[in-house]
Order: sequence, then structure tokens, then C-alpha cells
Amino acid sequence: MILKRPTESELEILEIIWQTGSATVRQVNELLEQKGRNVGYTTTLKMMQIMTEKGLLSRAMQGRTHIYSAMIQAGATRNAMIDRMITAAFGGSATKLILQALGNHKATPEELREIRELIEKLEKEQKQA
Amino acid sequence: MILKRPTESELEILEIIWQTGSATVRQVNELLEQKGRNVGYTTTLKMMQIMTEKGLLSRAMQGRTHIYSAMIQAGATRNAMIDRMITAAFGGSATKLILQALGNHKATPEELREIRELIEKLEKEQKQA
DNA sequence: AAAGATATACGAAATGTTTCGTATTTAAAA
DNA sequence: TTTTAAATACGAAACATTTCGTATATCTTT
Repeated sequence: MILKRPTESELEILEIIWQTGSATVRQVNELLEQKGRNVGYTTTLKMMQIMTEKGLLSRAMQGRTHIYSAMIQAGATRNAMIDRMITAAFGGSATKLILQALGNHKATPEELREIRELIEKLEKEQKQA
Repeated sequence: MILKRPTESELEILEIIWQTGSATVRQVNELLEQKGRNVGYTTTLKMMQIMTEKGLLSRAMQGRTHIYSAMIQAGATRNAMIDRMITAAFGGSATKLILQALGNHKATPEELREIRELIEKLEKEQKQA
């Protein structure tokens, strides 16, 4: 089966399951509510059933309850999203994306240092190669 | 009227109009085809009509042809996309997005230098403040 | 045991997006 | 002038996404 990329709503659910490791429908629904996303229980249930059909989630019975886990990884999914965005809106240039993100979000000194260190590491690797 | 964010297809059209400045339906349709996006002429027409209703495009008559222009700016739209993505998939941290993008796309030495210089500039600004 | 709470299953309405066929008008070409 | 080409308008089909109501089963409480 071909893995379609998750929709916006599916991503909200995935985010929760990535954070918790695994969760029941009720848990996901309550966490969504805490996030201000008010949606009926059966809606969340249906979403998660569909996501299971699509291969985004898997589930295991425990008593009469399903425990859901993510079948796609957070990192890989985020990378795919970044790729798509770079292709769709940044002319294929990751640098453009990064410059735009850097320019428009106040980063703390620690964050800037963290990014700079990664760049310096990458530059060092390039020199060696 | 509330501005909804553009859909995927709408973004493709916007990208073209941002690049060309303005364009007719036929021009957009041909550029889409060049990009391998094969879609009927009337489909492109309808999309651009809808986008005009939504306030994403505007148009001016020239002879019997409409010349379309973008009503939303590339930079602002890209920022909004980045924001949404950071919120939806990176726990609200721009740094996480940047680190992930940096880690997964081979940047050329020039690109790395460009990013590093922006960071150094931002760090200098922070010291002054 | 009866009543209530809590699960899943599933159909289908509501909404949003994409695609295109057909009608009509106008310009260009034969 | 007749035909062909090229433009817009518009309805509606085809899909995809989101939402929820209702049915049914199973636990839990009274």
C-alpha cells in the first residue's frame, strides 16, 4: 500500500502519539481538547480508524480497548514535510527556507549557538571531504 | 473577507505568478505543464477564478483576456507556512525546524557560509541589545 | 439484575478541493 | 463570409477530508 502523507488533522493525532509513545482514543481525544481542539469522541475514533487503514497507525487490543501506536516516524515525516515545502514554496532551496525561518523568529542566544555549532560542524566535514 | 491559506494547487499557481509578476490563464497553464503538472486549461481557469473570489489573485482585462496578479505576497505566505509547520510539527520551535532542515539537505559551502553569516549578525545584534 | 458508562463499528452528512464538460462570446484565419 | 481558434463563465461530477449519529457490545456501579 502506498503511504499517503498525513492530512492536517491526522498530523495532530500523530504528534500526540509520537509524544506519548502510544495512546487510546480517549487519551488522544482528551489531549486534543486540552490543546483547544474540540472535537467529538467518535470523530477522533473514526480518524484513528481511518489512519489505521492507511497504515499511519497500528493498534493492539488490551481488554476491550485499542492501544494505538504510530507506524511512521516523527523524524521521517517531518523531513518529508520540509522537503515538500522546500519544493513547493522555496524553489528547491533548503537555504532559502532556513534563512526565512531564521529571519522571522526570534531565536534565543542558546538556539543561535546551537545552530551555529551545527553549521561549523558541517563546514568542518566539508573541508575534510 | 477572511483570507484562507492557499491549498496545494493554489500554491502552485501562486508560485508561477510570483515569478512572472503577472500572467494569463494560458501562460500559467503552460508553465504548469512544463513542470509536468498536466491539467486541463479550464481547470486552471476555474482555479484562478476561485482564487480571485477568495482574494488570492486579482485580475485586469486586456482585450478579451484577463491578466492575473497575486494579492498576497510571497514572503508573507512563506512565513505563514513556516509558522504553521513549526506549530504543527516542531513543537513551536523554529530551531528544531532549522536543525532538521540543515541536517537533511546537503548545503553547499556557500550556503553554509550564508547561513552562518546571518547567525553571526543576529548574535551581534543580541549582544548590543 | 438493571442502569449507566464506555468501548468499537460503521454509514453518511457536511464541507472542501480538484477536475472538466458544455455554452457562449469574440477574434483570427481561410 | 464561413470556419476555426481562443477566451471566459458556470454547473456539476469526482474525490478527499472531517464530523458525528446511531447501533451494538461490554464493563461497572447500584
